[in-house]
Amino acid sequence: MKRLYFRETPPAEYLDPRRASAFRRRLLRWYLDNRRVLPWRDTPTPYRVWISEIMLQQTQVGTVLPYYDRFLQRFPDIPSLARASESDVLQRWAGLGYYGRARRLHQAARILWPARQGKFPEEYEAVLALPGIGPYTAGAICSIAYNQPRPVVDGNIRRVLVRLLRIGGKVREGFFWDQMTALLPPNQASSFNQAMMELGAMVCTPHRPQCGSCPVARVCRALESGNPSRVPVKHPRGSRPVHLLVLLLEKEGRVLLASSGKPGFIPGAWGLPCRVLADAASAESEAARLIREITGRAVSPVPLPPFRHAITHRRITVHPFGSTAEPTTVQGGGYQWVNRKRGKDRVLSSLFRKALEAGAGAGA
DNA sequence: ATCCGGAAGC
DNA sequence: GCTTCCGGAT
Repeated sequence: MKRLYFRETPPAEYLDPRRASAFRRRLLRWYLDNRRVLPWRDTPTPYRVWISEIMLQQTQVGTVLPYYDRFLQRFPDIPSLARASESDVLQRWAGLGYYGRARRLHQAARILWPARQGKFPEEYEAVLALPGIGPYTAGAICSIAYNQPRPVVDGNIRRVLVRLLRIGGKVREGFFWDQMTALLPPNQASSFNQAMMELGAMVCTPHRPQCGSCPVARVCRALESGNPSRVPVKHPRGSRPVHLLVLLLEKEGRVLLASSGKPGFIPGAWGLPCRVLADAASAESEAARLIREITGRAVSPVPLPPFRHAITHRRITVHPFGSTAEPTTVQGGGYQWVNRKRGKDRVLSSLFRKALEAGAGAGA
């Protein structure tokens, strides 16, 4: 099998088999003893699980509870949901938010009835194909309602795994799915998946995790070494947008690189001359000022199309500027004229590479 | 005021 | 791969 060549050594991140089975046993024991009583857990029919999972997308259990009961009273099964008008469905959804969920739920019901006599599909691919159902929800329905051995990964589970395995840096999304596949007990997928999510919601919470009462504390790598509430590393998220002025100064087909003066959030030894702006409006005047600082001459900046760039949860709007005339000299050290090809190799930050390309396209 | 989060559409 | 969709918790 070609899969053999995928990894030369077993990846260290996986729990060894003994730890993994201890983890499953303790987690399942805890879940069966401590799980919350929830309406969709009483009689987990596919329809009831489906509605609950759609409502629970981006929404906490406590918020969903009152809506769930009212919704199921009014739409107890797929035919009743399919026969209802969209506005009727939206009325019952009002207040829950993300109204696209309700529309897609309704669309899906209309696909299933009368075509499939209102019977919810059992096959994963068929479930996944329904509107509003992505990989997470399809896995959740198939595992919870049918006990099919399908992994699920949601925000709670990502956090539990990151702490359990003490994942420091970034990992690709597939990593979590691989881990869940490896941990999943084939005959208890329903309980196991719900237990992982329950642990994330009740014990392994984003803030102040209750490690003292965690059933799997003894196998948790984050607890073993340091403070689990520091894992995962928090990144400032909605941090205020940053505007960055970037200069593309050219001379005889070469571009001016700068070795210093970059804002702290841009990696790499070399970049383009740049400056953080207070706001987008000041871009042009700051560009003129910076050109004069570097070249000692008053040369008019030529605005190039701004673009967005995201690094480490910072939203940067880059305002590149060329210039009307080729500068003759540069003042001070830390600058170097480099031809474009070499410049691209030299510049480590993808932000500056993007700016270089933008400049080339615009003929700056 | 900031963090949190699945799916779809681009 | 980035945005948008929303309300609740803190």
